[in-house]
Amino acid sequence: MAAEDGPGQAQIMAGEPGPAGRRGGIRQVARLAGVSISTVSRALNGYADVNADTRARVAEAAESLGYHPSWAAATLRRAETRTVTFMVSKPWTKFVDPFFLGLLDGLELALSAGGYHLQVVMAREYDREFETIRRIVAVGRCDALVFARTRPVDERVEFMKTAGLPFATVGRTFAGDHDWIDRDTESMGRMGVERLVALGHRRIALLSAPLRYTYMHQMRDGVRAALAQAGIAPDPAMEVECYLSRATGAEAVRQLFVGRGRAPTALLCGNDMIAMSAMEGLAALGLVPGQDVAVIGAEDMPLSAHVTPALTTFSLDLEGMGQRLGRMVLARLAGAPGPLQEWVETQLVIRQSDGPARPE
Amino acid sequence: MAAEDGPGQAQIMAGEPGPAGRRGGIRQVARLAGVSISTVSRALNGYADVNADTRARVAEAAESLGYHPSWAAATLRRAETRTVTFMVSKPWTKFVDPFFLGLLDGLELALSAGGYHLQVVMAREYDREFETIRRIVAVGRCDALVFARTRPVDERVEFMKTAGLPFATVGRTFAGDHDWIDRDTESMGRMGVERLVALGHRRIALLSAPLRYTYMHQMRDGVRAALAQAGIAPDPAMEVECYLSRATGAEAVRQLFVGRGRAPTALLCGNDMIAMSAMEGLAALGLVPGQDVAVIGAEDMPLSAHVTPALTTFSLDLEGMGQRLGRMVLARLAGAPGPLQEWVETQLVIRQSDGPARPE
DNA sequence: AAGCAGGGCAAAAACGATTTTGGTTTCGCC
DNA sequence: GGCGAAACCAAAATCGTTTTTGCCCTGCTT
Repeated sequence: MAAEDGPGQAQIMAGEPGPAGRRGGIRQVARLAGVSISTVSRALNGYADVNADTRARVAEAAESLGYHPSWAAATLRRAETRTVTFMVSKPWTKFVDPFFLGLLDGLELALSAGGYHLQVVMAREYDREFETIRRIVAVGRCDALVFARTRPVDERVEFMKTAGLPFATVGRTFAGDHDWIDRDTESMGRMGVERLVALGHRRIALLSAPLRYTYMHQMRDGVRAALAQAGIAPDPAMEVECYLSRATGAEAVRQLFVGRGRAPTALLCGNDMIAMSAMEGLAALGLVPGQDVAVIGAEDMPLSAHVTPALTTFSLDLEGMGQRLGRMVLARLAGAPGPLQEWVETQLVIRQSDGPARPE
Repeated sequence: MAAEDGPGQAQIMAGEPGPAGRRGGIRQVARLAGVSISTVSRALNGYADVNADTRARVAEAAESLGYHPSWAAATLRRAETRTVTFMVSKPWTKFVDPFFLGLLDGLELALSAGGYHLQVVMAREYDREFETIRRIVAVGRCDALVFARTRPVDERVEFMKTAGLPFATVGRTFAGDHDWIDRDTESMGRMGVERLVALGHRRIALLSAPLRYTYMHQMRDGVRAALAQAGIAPDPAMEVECYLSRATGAEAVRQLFVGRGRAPTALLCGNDMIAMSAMEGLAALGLVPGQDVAVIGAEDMPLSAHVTPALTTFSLDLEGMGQRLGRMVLARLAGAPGPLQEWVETQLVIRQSDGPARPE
């Protein structure tokens, strides 16, 4: 049962105890268990044609040697990595977008339940992001790719469609004919406006996030639809696009309130960063957010509940969204037919930053 | 010069155009360039003993085929992954700690300059974090490991010391005899107190972050030293440990201000989250931060400049720190002798949340 | 008693690169 | 003109798995 101790073997044994972890490899396990390496492999991978006794002996040997199969070797042979890559884009690394943290948490949970690893890679620039994709695809370090911040027409998506590597995105494109999961941003826009209208507001401005992202188009569509439904005439001046500068919302506020006839009484913002900045901007003009001007955010950052006034915004079960995303990817890898697509609902969290319109 | 077209070859050619990316492999490149695969490898890896002409032909062939060497195969053969793993711990995924985003940015920059990839893995629980390390080490997916949030006595560090895989940490342990980079937290504590003393404060409370992390010990040491130097008697009641709950700082404020004789006039906080929460807590008690009570934070979150009053805090060149960390890891991988250790300086950013002490 | 099915395992062939080994030119030099 | 060295490249070994192939043996059937 035990391995014989020929001198040749002793030599090999003396070979690599190694630093640790990498000690031995499958061969050592085989020797210790007194079986061939192929049996070790089949035993450890749960194949049926191996005796229960043998399997136990192999498992024990592997355990006692601290054996884990070499990831490179296994990957090379079976031509799959059991790994999914999430690519983080530049704006997320620069600004504190908490968005993806909870998402990754859920994603990791779902993937590891399916026997897959999650790996994150960072792309520093948008251009390099594209090059990063190319490399990921070419070099074969993962079985599927996930990324977010989709644009209406997204070259990354177009490339991936032709690349042959399974992928999914957080957020959709206009075409939308691939695997994605997305917030129902349109209904966020709609619900926001409906809430403000119910509070008596008629002059509602949209402080939108950059329109290069798809979701902002959806949200704007929702806003416009709800405004129309409330019988409020569209006013292009009431839509301001905010970029990712520090004073993003504050600048928009200046633009809307200083030196114009009819300033808005309510602000609907594309994200919480804009909303908080806008509240600062209002305060600087001597206006009290929540009393003089209603403000509604989006995305519910952890700090949003702790500013003054606490921000009314839209919240989302990010971890749940991540899990659904993970299961979607697993389904794709298991060969699901057709594009997989899911919406997740958001809900309005009412706090103190929105209030009724002042009588004029 | 061109490859011949025997029928056997045609068969092979017909083999795998593949989905994309994985089309061909080194063999195709060799055939197209009219050389052997070993020459392709040596040409592409920049070895000297290959003719410039040949090298160009190979490069062109590789380019035109979109060839990238299989990561698994290359790794298997040369027994190094050219990859560094950063492990993100649970608290960072749960709360929005912007800390590591800039850090990762810098780290990636430095590593990629050295030909290494950065990969991030998430550990969901502290326990699983340890198990994650084990697996990373055993399975050999990277050449070095980096993690943060070190504790005074850190079992992860102890394990890595015996594991034989190069590693570095952000933050040190008490022992500190491994590779690390760390903020000079002690001087932060010292500078904070000195600043407050200079503003006339004598009753200075420390709202510390969890003491399970090393850095908080360092900061506390600095605080105590500076207090002693200013001739202020130590008062255990003036040190409150705050945990990562939402109201982290606000609770401490209640504890310090409600129903006690001599409340502090200044708060030095272990991080900005605590500081902002403390300011909320003060406001709830009718106290104006920056006027009635001075507040100083630490870590300079992006939002800290935009709360009211803007938070005085300590800032740090995170990206630079990441780059230094990356270079440190590269040095280790290049076989540097002895432990590598670096301090990074922080600087006090004075904004509006700290003010002079009220005359009593 | 021979044949057959099939469980259990060993041997060997991949996987796709890198590295070692060795062989063939070319060239310079005496 | 012969010899040695250098330059250049091909062939083959190798990394550590997984998977295919096929052998041996047991036990059951006819």
